[in-house]
Amino acid sequence: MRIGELARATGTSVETIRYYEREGIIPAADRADNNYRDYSPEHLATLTFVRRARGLGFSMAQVRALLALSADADTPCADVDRMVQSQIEEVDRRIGDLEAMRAQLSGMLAACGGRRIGDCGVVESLANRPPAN
Amino acid sequence: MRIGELARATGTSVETIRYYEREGIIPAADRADNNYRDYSPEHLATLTFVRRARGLGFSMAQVRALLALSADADTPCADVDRMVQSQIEEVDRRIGDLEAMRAQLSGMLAACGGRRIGDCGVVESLANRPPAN
DNA sequence: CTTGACCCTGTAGTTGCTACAGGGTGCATA
DNA sequence: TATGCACCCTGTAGCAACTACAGGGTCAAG
Repeated sequence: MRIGELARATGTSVETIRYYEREGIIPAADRADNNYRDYSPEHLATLTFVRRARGLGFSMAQVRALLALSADADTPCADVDRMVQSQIEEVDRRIGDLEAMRAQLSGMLAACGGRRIGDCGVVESLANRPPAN
Repeated sequence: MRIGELARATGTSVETIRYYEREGIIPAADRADNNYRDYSPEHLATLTFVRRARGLGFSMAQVRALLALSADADTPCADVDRMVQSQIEEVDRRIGDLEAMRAQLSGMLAACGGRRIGDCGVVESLANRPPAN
């Protein structure tokens, strides 16, 4: 299949696919006579894997590691589980950060009591309040 | 005050402060005879504002807008409230995305049933499962 | 024979910093 | 007096993970 088809099949842009190839995260495609890239079902599977892992928040480096682990059926599950577990922790951390931000932002709206910012706490809450902890 | 003091006072790195000045998000400091930057309390207030807004997830462009609004005491509160409200929505969107990721990741761990990935669903769940919706 | 949808390479831009390299300043101590 | 040290300066390059061209080739349909 050609790069455009692969792009549509995986919800990836053509330029991102070429970028992944340059980065070596997916293997280089074969080339047809006209120099167009020609992808196999294995490429499709690899790219699907990459996109899903990226969508779960794994970095490119982590995706590389996951691909390496997944290449060998004898890889102990624990190796992958550890990466998944620490990604869950990272996600939880980010959720916590965002919830703290959300609370601060809601507090700003609550501080708004006037018609003009000169009469109202909304801007002061940014300028003067101690860092949220 | 000198740049290092300002940095400590605001929890910002010296290079970030210089970066903000280059970007025009904080006004350029006066210079002492030795060409060292010399900051006023107004600089401190502005930088505090900037850091807090950045910490709430506002982009540099949004921080610029907030600074412009906050410069005039007659700015209607509603103008700022709108930005805060849409930032809350953005944060909620991100929290939702992260929670979906978290659920997928937990599902991967649950799919793990073997000792080697060849016997266990943890990797297949990345390669074959349809996109999470 | 031209239009249009594809494909190619290569390079530069994005966001918000961070990290040098290579140099100057100014005070305290040996 | 020398020298160390913490601090400051400018300028440029790097990071992640793409995204967006510019400038060109390919190929089937009308």
